[in-house]
Amino acid sequence: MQKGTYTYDYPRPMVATDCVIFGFDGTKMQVLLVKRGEEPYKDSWVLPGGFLRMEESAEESARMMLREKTGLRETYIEQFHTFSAPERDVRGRVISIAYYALVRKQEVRQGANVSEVGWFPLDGLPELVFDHKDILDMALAKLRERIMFQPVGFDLLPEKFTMRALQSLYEAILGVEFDRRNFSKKILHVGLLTDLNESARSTPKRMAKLYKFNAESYGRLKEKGFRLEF
Amino acid sequence: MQKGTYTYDYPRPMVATDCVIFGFDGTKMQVLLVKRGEEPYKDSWVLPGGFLRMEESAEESARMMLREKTGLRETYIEQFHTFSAPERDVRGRVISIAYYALVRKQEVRQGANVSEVGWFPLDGLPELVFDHKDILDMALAKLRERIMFQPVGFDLLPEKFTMRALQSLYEAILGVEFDRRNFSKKILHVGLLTDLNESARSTPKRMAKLYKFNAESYGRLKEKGFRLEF
DNA sequence: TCAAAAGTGTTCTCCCTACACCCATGG
DNA sequence: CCATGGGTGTAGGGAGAACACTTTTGA
Repeated sequence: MQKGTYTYDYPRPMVATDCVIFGFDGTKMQVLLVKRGEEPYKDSWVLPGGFLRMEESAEESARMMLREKTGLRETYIEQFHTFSAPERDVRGRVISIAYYALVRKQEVRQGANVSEVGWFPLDGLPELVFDHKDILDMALAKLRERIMFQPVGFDLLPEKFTMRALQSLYEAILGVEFDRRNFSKKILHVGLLTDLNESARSTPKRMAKLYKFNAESYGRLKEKGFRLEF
Repeated sequence: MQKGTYTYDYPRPMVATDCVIFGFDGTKMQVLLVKRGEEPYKDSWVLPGGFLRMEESAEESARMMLREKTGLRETYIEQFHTFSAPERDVRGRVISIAYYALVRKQEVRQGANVSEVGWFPLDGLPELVFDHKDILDMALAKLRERIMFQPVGFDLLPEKFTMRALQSLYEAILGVEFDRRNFSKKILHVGLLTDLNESARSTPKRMAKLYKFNAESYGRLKEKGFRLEF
């Protein structure tokens, strides 16, 4: 593209997409951030994002960006809000369409042309510039809203996992604790999981049963909703 | 503003806001539409909307527009999605930040510079141009999602209303039917309503008790969520 | 006096809740 | 053999679901 060649009758804002990429390490929720390579705010951590190109939709833009940073295709992403305060970006009027993504951390490999990316736990975030802290906070709020009534985990956990891992995920997102026995009973009762009749050692102690999600009932519960009380 | 004076280094899309305004007439959910006054699609019905100005946020833009069409301030509005498919608008690349609003129909008065607006029931919509049918459908889906876990009605019903009116509202949004006795029991049990110890005739038959929302518990249930089973 | 809508209570069942003991494993 | 975490069952209470008769009122 050439510079200085786009002229319009009325002023137009820039439009960008930003993406809050959540991962789970077995204990805590983490977020992927990138270090800015240029001014303004060079070397500060920000959410991965970029300007929208004229021939792509916002979702395509977000997916593209996600692939660059994580090497992943086919990720679960969800648009959750568009940020449009006039002064939110020092570079001028920039509107940002924000997505959150849920990824399996262990499948992430660093993309090609990526300078510096890092995973940060929610309680150990670096300072974020622009309004990215607000964006992240809203992403988390939306994720919490979602997890209360829809199953979550399919996109964050490996294919096979223990009941404890699923419980830890719920606890990490919601910041509450469940009774082990009741959690397991509820999850098994709604038929969300398939027992694989295998075991694995996730802690250095006794082996634990492995489960996988039952795609059919996962989808059904996502439609219909179910509530995990607490 | 002057024409033809805005030049940028890179191409930029236009950004608009569109608003799905829901009202309730006691029986059915209705949507406010406006008739286009200019080409393209002159005289077709569309969702009220307009281009974003450089000095206002999307929410300010949506509220402004809402006031023009309905005369209402302080309306409940909620951003639910941003539509960005490259070909969604024949006029060029237009991105639309969409809101839905819940209003009390009886408080709506026609705004000043409004050509033609109309309320349409969901099952009697005219043909909508652009992708406005998709926008409306998603608004309804989001509203349904919300009503299942949060109280709704404060913004749609008059201050005083009968239990039947609230039930009809729920039934209209969700498209299901509830048992009168169980619905009433559940609603009263969660403490959503205050009994006004007044009666009124909403049908030509026996008078019915009037209630109003209990703001305190309405707010609490909105935070915490509650589920109306069906 | 009849038709239409409002008001109200009980029973049954199921699920959520709280809670404690035994088993497998590695150190 | 001990510490850690995994696996499982039960008893009680509360809430949802199903269900029918009486009252008020206008026509």
